[in-house]
Amino acid sequence: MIGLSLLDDLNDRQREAAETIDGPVLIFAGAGSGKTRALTYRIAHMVREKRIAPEHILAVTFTNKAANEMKERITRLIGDDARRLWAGTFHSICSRLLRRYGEEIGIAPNFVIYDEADQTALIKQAVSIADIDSQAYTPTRIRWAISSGKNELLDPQGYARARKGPFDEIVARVYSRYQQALRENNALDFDDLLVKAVELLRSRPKVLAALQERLRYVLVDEYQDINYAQYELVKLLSARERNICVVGDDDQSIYGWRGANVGLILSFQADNPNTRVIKLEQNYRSTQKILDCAHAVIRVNEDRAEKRLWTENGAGDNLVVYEAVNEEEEAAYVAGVIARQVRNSGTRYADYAVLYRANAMSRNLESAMREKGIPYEVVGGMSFYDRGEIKDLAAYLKLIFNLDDSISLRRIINKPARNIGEGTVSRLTQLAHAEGVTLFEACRLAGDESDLRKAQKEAVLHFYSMIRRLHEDTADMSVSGIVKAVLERSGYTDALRASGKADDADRIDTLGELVTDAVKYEQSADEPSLGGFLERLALLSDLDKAEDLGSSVSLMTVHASKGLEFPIVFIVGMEEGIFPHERSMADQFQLAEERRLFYVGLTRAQRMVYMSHARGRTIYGSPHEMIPSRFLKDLPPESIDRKLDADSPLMPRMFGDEEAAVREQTVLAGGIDITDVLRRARENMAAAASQKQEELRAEPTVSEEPSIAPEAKKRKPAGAARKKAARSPAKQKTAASVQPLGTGTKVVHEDFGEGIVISVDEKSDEPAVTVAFVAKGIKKILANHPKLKVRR
DNA sequence: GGACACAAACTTTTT
DNA sequence: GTTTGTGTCC
Repeated sequence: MIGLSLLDDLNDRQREAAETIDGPVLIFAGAGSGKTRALTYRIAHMVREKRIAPEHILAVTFTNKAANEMKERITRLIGDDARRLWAGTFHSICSRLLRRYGEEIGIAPNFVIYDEADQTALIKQAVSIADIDSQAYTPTRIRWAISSGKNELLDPQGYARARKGPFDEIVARVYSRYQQALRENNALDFDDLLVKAVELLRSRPKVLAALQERLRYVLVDEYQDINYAQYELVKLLSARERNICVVGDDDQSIYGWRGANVGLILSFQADNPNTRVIKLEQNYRSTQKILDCAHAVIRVNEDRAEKRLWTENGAGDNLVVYEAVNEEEEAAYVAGVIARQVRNSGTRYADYAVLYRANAMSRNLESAMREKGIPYEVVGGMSFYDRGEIKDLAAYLKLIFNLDDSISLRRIINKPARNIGEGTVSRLTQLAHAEGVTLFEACRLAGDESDLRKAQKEAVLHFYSMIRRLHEDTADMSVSGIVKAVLERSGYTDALRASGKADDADRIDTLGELVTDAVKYEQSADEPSLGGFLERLALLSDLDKAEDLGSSVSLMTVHASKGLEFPIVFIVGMEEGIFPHERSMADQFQLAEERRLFYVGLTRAQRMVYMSHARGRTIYGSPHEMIPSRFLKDLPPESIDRKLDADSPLMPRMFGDEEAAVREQTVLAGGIDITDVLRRARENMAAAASQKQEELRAEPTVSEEPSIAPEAKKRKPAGAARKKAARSPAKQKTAASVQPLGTGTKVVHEDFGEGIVISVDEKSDEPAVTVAFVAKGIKKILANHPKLKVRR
């Protein structure tokens, strides 16, 4: 029987998760615990063994990518039956629901979905109408506030009641106007998809009953990231059968800022009597040392469900914490390690991911990668779908699909330039208001009665009839045909071609990709339609496209890395104010989320993690001194190697050509390992501090601050140095005594004890070495000093 | 009406 | 370092 062999692939816990089908189930799935495996086998088991029709199963995920992956893997297990499953993101499922039943609550089926830019534009208008000082209340901040309200299913009235304060009062007013404007444009924003779906299910029992009849088994992935609106939706859908299975990991909840509520997974058991709780704690991904570090970090958080990952994988290598001079050197280190390893140890570029806290930090890494000729891919951030030309084309399509969409109309009425400027548009807006018609209709009326100049009238009318005709023609055209027609008839491509700029040639290529995208969509969709394609455009992000990472290093935010795994992971910018982020440091709850974010980053790695922090960093163009992240302190010292670069301020500077050579060497070696030295130095710090003054008085050749001394030397006039050199009795002995003292040599000093050479200054008048002493810290000493011996 | 130049403001994470 | 808005000039 297929079922037996199917579940044989699972461990006991996974199997329990797969076999428990009826009633509420809560699965805590730790990072790398084979969650997707358990889930896909669970669904396969339901269909194959339990003879449950696939259309009775709803699987909700957080990203399109997760949904697609699940579908693919289930298809591999049970074949084409998998196509009959309902699987998708919250947003795509709600969108489908609303296209189908939206009219019940007054939503026309050709609604368009507004993205953030559209929302902001609409809010700007609402603000100007409401006569609010837009300086103090930026549209973006208002958008955030409205969105957070919607996440909690607050309508404008509810918002006004629930949130007090001068800002919220303004928000409530704008919110109300904003909703009205959305209605006028026959548009829904991201959050509305959820809000309206809940409204539909709550107010139309027949619709709800029909859906409950169909969707008898509900499965929700990444449940720790659910917000109240999503929670309510799931609750409604699963209320009849109560076959609700949720999977998540509270330790990986990193979207609280977006309304996600970790409390909802932690209270699932209380909400649903007789919940079966299953914990997947065996990790198949990482080494024990990585898990030790991750656990050491996450255990600091309170209010988490107790669990600890374990693995049968080996201990692995120590994780590395690298201290960089600044962000450029940090990036150079990362690129250097990757280049060296790919060259020497048979890894591929695709084995590496570099994670950072904020998208803006990708820049330095990108240039370091380019410098070393490393192929890389930035995942997320400025997406294909965010590019201006794509959004322009999308605006055309949206307008053609839904002629009421004034935001899209405004965007493209003068793209390419048609001599319809701001003045004309505002007159058209007035006209629309006066006549009580849509902006598009106002364009038609412009010819008759407005006080526009003749040239403008003609331009507007021409625009109107072009859109009108495209709208009428869509009925019997394929989606890709419509896209092509828009590009041609709007004159968009022609304008780009005529400009002759290199950027514009690229834009033409980008638009070509969108045509390809449309063709692919036609081939893959069950019932291709313009509406379906627009939905894809609105709900698909770049992350979902990231399939072909075959041969390049992946650069992405830690957030974007959730759910992914890589053999070797770099986490850069481990500094206070960066990670944890400045704006999360004051609030305990947000700080806990930052910590979880770091946990997510660590647990992406299979074999190795390199963390780095810089002593200095340029932020908004001005330099800042940085303090290492507090999270680094929680890592178990025995699983960490600390490294730094030859050019760190801790090191004396080198002069001449050798500087580059030495730095190259240390970078190639992956930095200088000073773990031992630093640890023991810290242990002996108190003793060292009290004795320091004496030592210095007794030993004049030792400089207290080696990082400064060479600088001072550099500034001396050449004559002084020469004089000193001539006087030096050590000169002839230089070569012989310095040679054995290479970087990394272990030495013993009669007074300072054991140490390790961290750099050699041969270009100086008197050859010197900088030694990190276990007990006394870092000192610069003459290379041929009689008290210094090489240790074996 | 549109293009350009400059100044100012502003920076988290995204379905 | 970037994007966004404002002002000026054609």
